[in-house]
Amino acid sequence: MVSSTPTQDDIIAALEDRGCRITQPRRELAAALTRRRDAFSAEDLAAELDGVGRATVYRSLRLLVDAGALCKTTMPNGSPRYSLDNARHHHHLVCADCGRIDEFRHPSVERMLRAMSSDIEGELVGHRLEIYRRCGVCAESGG
Amino acid sequence: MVSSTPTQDDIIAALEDRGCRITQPRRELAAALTRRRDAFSAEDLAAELDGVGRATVYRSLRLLVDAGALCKTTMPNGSPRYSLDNARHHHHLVCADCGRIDEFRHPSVERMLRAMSSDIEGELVGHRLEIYRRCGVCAESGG
DNA sequence: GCCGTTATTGATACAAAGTATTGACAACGG
DNA sequence: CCGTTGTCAATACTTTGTATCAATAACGGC
Repeated sequence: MVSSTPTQDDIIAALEDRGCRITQPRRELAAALTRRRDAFSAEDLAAELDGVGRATVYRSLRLLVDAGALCKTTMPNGSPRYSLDNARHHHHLVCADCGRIDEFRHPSVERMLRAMSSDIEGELVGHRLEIYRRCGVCAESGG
Repeated sequence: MVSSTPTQDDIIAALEDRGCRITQPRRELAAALTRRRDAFSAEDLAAELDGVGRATVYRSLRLLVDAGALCKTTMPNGSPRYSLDNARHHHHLVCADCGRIDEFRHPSVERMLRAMSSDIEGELVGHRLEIYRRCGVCAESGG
């Protein structure tokens, strides 16, 4: 299995691959990340990592998003959440109630992009797609 | 033609429809909006409307987005832009270079959402889709 | 046309999510 | 093990808003 939840070592490796130094704060951050099974805000993470500076947390998160180890997703209200990146090229299912984020891959997305590209002037350089729903748990428990 | 660029009166009407009072600041804001042919940031608009308080500008923008008279779009770097809403249910083509925003409607988008909905657990409650490209002008002028 | 109710305003403070700066420090490469 | 330089923590600042609140002005009724 190529794409499962990354371990601490995977995250460290992603940083090494980019020529980054492996420092104590980054090790702590990688450990904290792999402990998380859910999506989280940068401030949450910063609060959890007591010895690590706030700016360092933000810098590292950006690094890891760029390196493809983390995803940054937007909640319905616009506030950002980070989550581990388990697989190449996917989009996100965001629960509008509990904020749970699931990765999501569907051929219709790529099909759509292909269909559009022929009708769009200029060169496509990227896209952003978030699907908001009520997840199974919230659909059961909620009203 | 049902869907062309809204006039100042259209914007005022959208506010009236929601039971809002038509105040002097809102009139000025509506006038400024119809003068804009491009996407803009809230701070730009607030700076342009000298007599109108910053909070009032933000409040009114939110109102108009809710009323469907304005669209709020996210640039590749995450910063928000507002633009007039010319037509129901569309998505946005954002130029990654100049920030120009065009409305965009393609059957493949709805087709994609339909295709996905059958494969997704829970109830779909919304989505966010931005397509980033280099627009024709930037493709010509740029490197 | 005036008046009272109440939505709205502007000012200001606060909040969330980051970025820039800077002197100190510590990885890593030789 | 030593020097270079990437990284750190702290802090100030920026952007994009929202909350509070006393003062004001729309609009509806008369």
